[in-house]
Amino acid sequence: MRARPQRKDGDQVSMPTLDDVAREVGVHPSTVSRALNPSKAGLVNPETRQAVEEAARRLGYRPHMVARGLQSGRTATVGVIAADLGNQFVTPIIHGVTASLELGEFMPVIAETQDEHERFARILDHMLSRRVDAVVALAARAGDRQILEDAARIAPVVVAARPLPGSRLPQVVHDDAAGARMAAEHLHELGHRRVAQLRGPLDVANFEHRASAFSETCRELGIEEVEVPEIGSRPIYDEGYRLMKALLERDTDVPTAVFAHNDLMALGALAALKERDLSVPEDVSLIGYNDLPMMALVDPPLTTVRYPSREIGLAAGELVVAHLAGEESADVCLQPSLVVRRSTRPV
Amino acid sequence: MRARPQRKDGDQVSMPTLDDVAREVGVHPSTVSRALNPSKAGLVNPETRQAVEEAARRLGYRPHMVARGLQSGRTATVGVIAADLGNQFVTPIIHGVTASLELGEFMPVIAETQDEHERFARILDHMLSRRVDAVVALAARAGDRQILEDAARIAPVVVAARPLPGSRLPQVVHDDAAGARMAAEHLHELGHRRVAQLRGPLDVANFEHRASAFSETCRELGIEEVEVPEIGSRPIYDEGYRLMKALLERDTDVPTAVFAHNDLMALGALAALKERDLSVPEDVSLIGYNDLPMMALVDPPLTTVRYPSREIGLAAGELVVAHLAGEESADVCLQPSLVVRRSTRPV
DNA sequence: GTCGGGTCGGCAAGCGTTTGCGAGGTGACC
DNA sequence: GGTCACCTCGCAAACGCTTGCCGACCCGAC
Repeated sequence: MRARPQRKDGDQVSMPTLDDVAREVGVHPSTVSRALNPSKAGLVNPETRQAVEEAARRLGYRPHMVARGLQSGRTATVGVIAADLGNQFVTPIIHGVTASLELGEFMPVIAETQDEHERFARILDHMLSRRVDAVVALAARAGDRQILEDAARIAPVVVAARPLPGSRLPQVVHDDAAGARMAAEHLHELGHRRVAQLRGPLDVANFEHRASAFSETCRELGIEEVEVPEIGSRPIYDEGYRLMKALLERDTDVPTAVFAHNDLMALGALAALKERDLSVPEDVSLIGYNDLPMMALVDPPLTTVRYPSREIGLAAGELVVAHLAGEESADVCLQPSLVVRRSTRPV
Repeated sequence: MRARPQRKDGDQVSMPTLDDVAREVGVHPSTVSRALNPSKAGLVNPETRQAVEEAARRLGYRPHMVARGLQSGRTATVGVIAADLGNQFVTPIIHGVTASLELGEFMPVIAETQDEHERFARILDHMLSRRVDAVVALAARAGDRQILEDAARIAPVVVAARPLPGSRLPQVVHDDAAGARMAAEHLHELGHRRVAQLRGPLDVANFEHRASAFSETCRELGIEEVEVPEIGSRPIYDEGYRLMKALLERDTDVPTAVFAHNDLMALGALAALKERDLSVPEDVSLIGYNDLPMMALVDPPLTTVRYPSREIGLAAGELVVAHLAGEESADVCLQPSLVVRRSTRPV
């Protein structure tokens, strides 16, 4: 008989097991297991069951999920792979995922790729090692497709937020092309005929879609798109600033409107414009993407395409839960909407 | 011999185990275990070791962390309990925790309490069931103390972000009193002599500390503090709006400056002021707390006390890692700093 | 040739559960 | 009174890994 460790104050105490409860009640551990398992509880005499429950409570018994996981092959955890938790764009998605995972009694296990393929692979490996019941990939880039599909043979993988073109993995995404089109049409309606776009990294499908849909719509509507030679290496403030600055330095003939591939880049661009004493929207109209939490409150309030972050997260979580419950489930594609504020106006 | 499942496309395949690798190489599983474990690899012949490594690679072997966890009692996971992932204040903390946990090869397991004690207790239970190696509590309220201390007898608990007064658990916090004092002194220097504060829920220690330190400093400096009868039930935008509105309706004699217990409340207050055609900072100065990501860009740029969120998260993660590595570690208390922008000005 | 010591690797127990199988007991029914 | 069904519960295997212990074998020293 193992001696229970002394309870010196602050000292760790080991938790009671099924055996402990069994000994307490005077039954076999398997009986305790059954008594405590709602779906098996019918197999045990109500009286013993009650005795077991009481003893369990008295001893402070908690099921050992690790042992259960080993036995059952399920850990009730879901891996969530994000690019960068510091990015305001992903946290509402995580929030959504967490919320709907909770309904299935799952807990998210989170890691960040820093947008590096190496790290992505390592994290995926790690998660499979941990035997997560599924993984939600929020950080997929084109180059990650293979490892994701390999992983999907081991555990269900759902791709969310960033689409993975050419893959048959279940996806929860939104219509980037539609959003970019909205942006272009909005600028067209305001009379802009000479515009530019500040592009994010094109191996992230969202930006690729936005870029081509925006260009195409411009062509259709007869808008001149001034070419920005560089592409943002990451969709962040600094890159927006850099690209805008480059554009301003190169070209004395500034476009009347700029479409930034996301809000952070738009904010960076805004700073670059201000530095040049160009004001938004008087001198140039500026439109972003995502509608991050504070965009209504910045100066000027940013016109932007609303990306339904939380909904994407919720849907991704739901899809996982449904799938794990054995239900059929289909891809999800949500629609963006245009939020017109004060950073755009007629020429 | 168990038949390996067919590989129909899209079908799940079970992962190879130590036994599989052992069979492949023709050695005993324990040898494989040793060969693959860096700290035990010296115990096995370099040749067999190489053979094992190669076979493991070929088969795509991944250690089964659940089994290992059952055996070793460590899961390499750390529970992180937040109040609300939708809150801009917590995500940088989580970001920090995640980053420093990574250095110890831990992964965070995250859940949200929604600031409800019931949920807090349930989540804590759940995490102990999962045998997380430690828990980081970001969501502690006064009423959660007992369950946290109980939990701490089972697994190391570190309290971060929200202090837990009267508890001897390791804490990573910041000096709320100092921050509130800075705010009061700043307003005093600007000549304000009649101010108000918009308080957050006082069973969250941060707000309690801010409230009393602010009042005390006002008294010391001879500033009149106009009483706001109500207290925010949650530290959010809506509550800031509500409190400010109540203040404006009750009192025709508006204070010249307002200290909001956090930025979100400040923003709510700002909206209420605008509604009354009162402008900031011309009519009333406004000061917030936390310095959320976008506060430099809102209109007007918000003067606020900078809360070192990411650093708090980093420190909390480091403390956990150190503790789990058996090192001694002390409480951490970081200092706030005042960020003067344009929402405050001389009377 | 024997023996001591060192190296390598097999054996098996054990971590805490779940679960199929079957033993034992009880009651009903013929 | 015997058979059978049913209820309750114990037994033991299994999940995949780690590790203490011990046996086998080899080498050099005496």
